[in-house]
Amino acid sequence: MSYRVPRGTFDILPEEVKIWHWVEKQAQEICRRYQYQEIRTPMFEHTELFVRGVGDTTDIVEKEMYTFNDRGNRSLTLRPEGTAGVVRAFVEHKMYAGPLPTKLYYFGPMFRYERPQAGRYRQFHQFGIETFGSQDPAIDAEVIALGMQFLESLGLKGVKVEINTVATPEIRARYFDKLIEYFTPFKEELAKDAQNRLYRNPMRILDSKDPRTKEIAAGAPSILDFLDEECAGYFEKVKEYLDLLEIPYVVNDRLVRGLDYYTHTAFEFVADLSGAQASTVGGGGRYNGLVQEIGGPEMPGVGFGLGIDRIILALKEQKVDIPVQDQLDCYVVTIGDKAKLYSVKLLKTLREAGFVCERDYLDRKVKGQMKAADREKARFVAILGEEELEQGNINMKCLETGEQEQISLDAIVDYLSNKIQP
RNA sequence: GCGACCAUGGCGAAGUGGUUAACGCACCGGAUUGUGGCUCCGGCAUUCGUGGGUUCGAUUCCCACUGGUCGCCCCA
Repeated sequence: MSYRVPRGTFDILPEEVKIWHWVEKQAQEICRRYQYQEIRTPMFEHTELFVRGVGDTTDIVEKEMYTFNDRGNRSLTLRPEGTAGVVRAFVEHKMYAGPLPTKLYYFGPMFRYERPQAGRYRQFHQFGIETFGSQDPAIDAEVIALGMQFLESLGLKGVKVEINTVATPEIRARYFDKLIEYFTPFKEELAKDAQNRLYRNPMRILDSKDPRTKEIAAGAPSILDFLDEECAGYFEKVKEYLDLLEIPYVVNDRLVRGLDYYTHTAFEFVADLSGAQASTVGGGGRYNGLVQEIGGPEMPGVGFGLGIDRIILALKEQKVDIPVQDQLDCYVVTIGDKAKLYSVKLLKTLREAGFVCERDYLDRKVKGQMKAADREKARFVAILGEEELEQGNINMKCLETGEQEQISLDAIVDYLSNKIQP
């Protein structure tokens, strides 16, 4: 075998696609109910958009982007996340001039250059929503509620919301100072990457997995102690709404998101999964400065991104039954050349009438055709031989009961309608 | 970028330094000529990831490479 998919990518084969269709359908339906409208943006954007939007100290920008120059020598990047592109479109098309809040959702592939492992790929898929224009904590809660309802609609069990506030840039700056102050005496004991982060983004040290760093971080000050009245009040309100919505959440003051644009609310959806990495199935938060950063007006926003690949992984691990409809109404079996010829027309008639039907294209004998019909789970087999054809009749056999009756060829649509429509 | 493990037919999976590389599933064909699901029979690897080496001889031993899986970092 000479060609393979590029590392970190995978084909979604027909059987799998059924699951994806179903998941997408749930997303669409939930969004419809919450009045979020789909937006489709390009899979690549100017590199600068992500550098500005996502943040140049983030891992995404520092080491994970698929960046290339096109023939016009423009630097482009395969989108590593969905928000930046949506915000760009929102600004570019001056959607802020329309009715607010603007509520959008997207579904599609994202790209990050990383070593693949369980639940992590170089091309992965996200379903995300973004809403612009509202500072009401109720909409933060709605965003979280939509995500939860989506996950529940899939039948995913044991999903928890972890929530935190990352306050405002000003408060965070003060908090950073305190963190640096706290961590500096331990500097030599911290994990190497934690040391590197100390002055650039000390909050990232908080969720380190290095044992010693963890111990040290356990004693670090909490951002919750630095909140001003407004931030604390906002956070309280969001939690109140979540209580009202009966959404199970835990406050995790160590929760740090990997993107720079968040303000106030930050949250993650965590599934009950064995693979440690992949248990975070999505995350999001509020990003009040982002629209302006991208060149738009001052405009608050909230959203989330959910990892569909991980969700499907979780569905499989939990052995969730996926409702798949792939029934075959009628398989047309023919005997002889004339019948075979006629079957082409018959298939067309049946399909126009709305039935799902199939026939043999491999010159199989009757037995082979019957086997195929059975394998493809046909409900009925229409058996057409030379004699029947001459008399204008056809045999209809129900595979489930084994019963067979001869009817007039002209009556086949009515016959199937009666038997199948339920 | 670092580490661990793995690499046999479409899939799953045994196996041995030496004439024909088990088995299961799937697929194809057959079991009196125009009828499925069960059963039975038959077919289905002439590079056992690639390239080197050790050896009289390697799929089985060694090395490199590639790929996969999982973990670290980080994230969805």
